[in-house]
Amino acid sequence: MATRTRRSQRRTEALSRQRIVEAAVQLLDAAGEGGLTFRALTERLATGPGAIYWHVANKSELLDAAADAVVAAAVALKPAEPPGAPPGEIRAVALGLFDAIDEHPWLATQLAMQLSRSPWGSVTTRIFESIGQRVRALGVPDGNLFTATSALVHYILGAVGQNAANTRVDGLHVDRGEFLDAVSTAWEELDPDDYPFTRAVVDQVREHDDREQFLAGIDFVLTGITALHLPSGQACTPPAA
Amino acid sequence: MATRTRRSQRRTEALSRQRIVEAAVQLLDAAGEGGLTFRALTERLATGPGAIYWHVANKSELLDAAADAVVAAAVALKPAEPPGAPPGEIRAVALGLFDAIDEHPWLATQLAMQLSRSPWGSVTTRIFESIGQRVRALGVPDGNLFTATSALVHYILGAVGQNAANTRVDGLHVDRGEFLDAVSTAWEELDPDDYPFTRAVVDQVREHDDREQFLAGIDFVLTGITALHLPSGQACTPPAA
DNA sequence: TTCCAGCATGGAGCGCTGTTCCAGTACTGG
DNA sequence: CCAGTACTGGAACAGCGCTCCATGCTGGAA
Repeated sequence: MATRTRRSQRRTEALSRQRIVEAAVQLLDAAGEGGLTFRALTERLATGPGAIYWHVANKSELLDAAADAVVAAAVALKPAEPPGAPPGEIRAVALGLFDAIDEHPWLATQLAMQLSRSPWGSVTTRIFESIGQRVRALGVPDGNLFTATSALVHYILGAVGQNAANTRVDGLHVDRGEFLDAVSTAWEELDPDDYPFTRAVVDQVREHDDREQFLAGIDFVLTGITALHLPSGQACTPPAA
Repeated sequence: MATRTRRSQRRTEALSRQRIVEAAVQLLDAAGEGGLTFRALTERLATGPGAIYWHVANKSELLDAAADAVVAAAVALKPAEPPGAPPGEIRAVALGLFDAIDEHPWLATQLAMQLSRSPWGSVTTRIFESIGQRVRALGVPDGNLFTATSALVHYILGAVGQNAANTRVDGLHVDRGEFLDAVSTAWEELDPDDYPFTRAVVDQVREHDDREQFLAGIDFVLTGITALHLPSGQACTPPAA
């Protein structure tokens, strides 16, 4: 459904799926998740709903395409790193996603929703592939590749999903200190009997660095994979069941 | 806003926040995420929108409350296990969530959305606390509790979010074999140049067991935490950067 | 050059949603 | 018994995703 012959010039400037997706991303960036409306889209593209629906099946597909476009750019910006350092590359890919969500806050919710609605959609698969290649380069045996990669991807998606909203609310930048203060304060008012642990670590919330913590989590998973599935790691004892 | 004096009997059966949340959960269970409508809710409760809005601020709060109710039941069903086996308890809590999502498929999307929209809302905090208590019992030093617990929670939320839709689509049960077949087939049609890894592990998709893989991921994180933050684990070398 | 099939467009409008408003009812303290 | 508050539910509103369809535009055949 995409046999497009060359087109010199059309009415104003030929409408295309790509132009629609680009406009969608811009609207999402500008006004947050609620900002993407077919009304707003028609206005921005100076057209009508019918024209858009000719190129895109429905809003869900449009959101998928928007997320896919941003994610594709995020996980692909490897400047041909010298091979041999897969852990570093995995961190780089993950941080690419982390930064993409920082630039496009709506991506967090979108990623999370796509993960649970169509678990093996194009976006997830893209990330899975990018991470998986590096996991294989790590030396993980073939039989464990799927499990190891899945674990990494799950952690990454869970973490980036949360950390996104740490800096923005409804598309507006929020002072990070204020935000963490609010969280800390809320946690300090929790019932000490029900939430002893949360109250105990409340101070660490204010001090922690998102990126550092994100990378620390990746290192946990990588260490686990190394210890449990790499010959050199077999000496380590897994936690007793 | 809840000074409720004793109430003998009202019109039919006093409307209350709890009754509304229960009805919401039932609607979600029965008809999926799209099934929760204020129209449907008013019909089921034989009332009007105004009555519901007196007890609940908006739909978002209602969804939060519904998710919170289900999650609270899921993470709290510890039958006073004998202490001393924190890893097993962590797996139990995580599996509790896993099963809750299997029973209430809408919870996956809801959890994911709440994670990214209000990252430290009541649901997340509840899980964080439940896991955190066990991480502390593991012997992780105080300074690393927040990082370690966050990593675990992020992995768990990422994983359960995805595995939910593995068994159902739009609230209907889907044969697992068929579903995985569809995924495998789709993956086999990917471009070999762009997706060498995904195509290489396509067979493992069909064979893998969700719960096993979920637990394997938890073990990766637990092993990583043990190796990097527990004295006994310091002998292990983390993956080279 | 002329004509036409059909790709592509955009405006009107449908059914549905979350939400608000408010007049009215049930209940309670004085 | 009554005044006042707590609560109810019906009507209505703005906005949403989406469909329908008459119309315009365009590349190829004649």
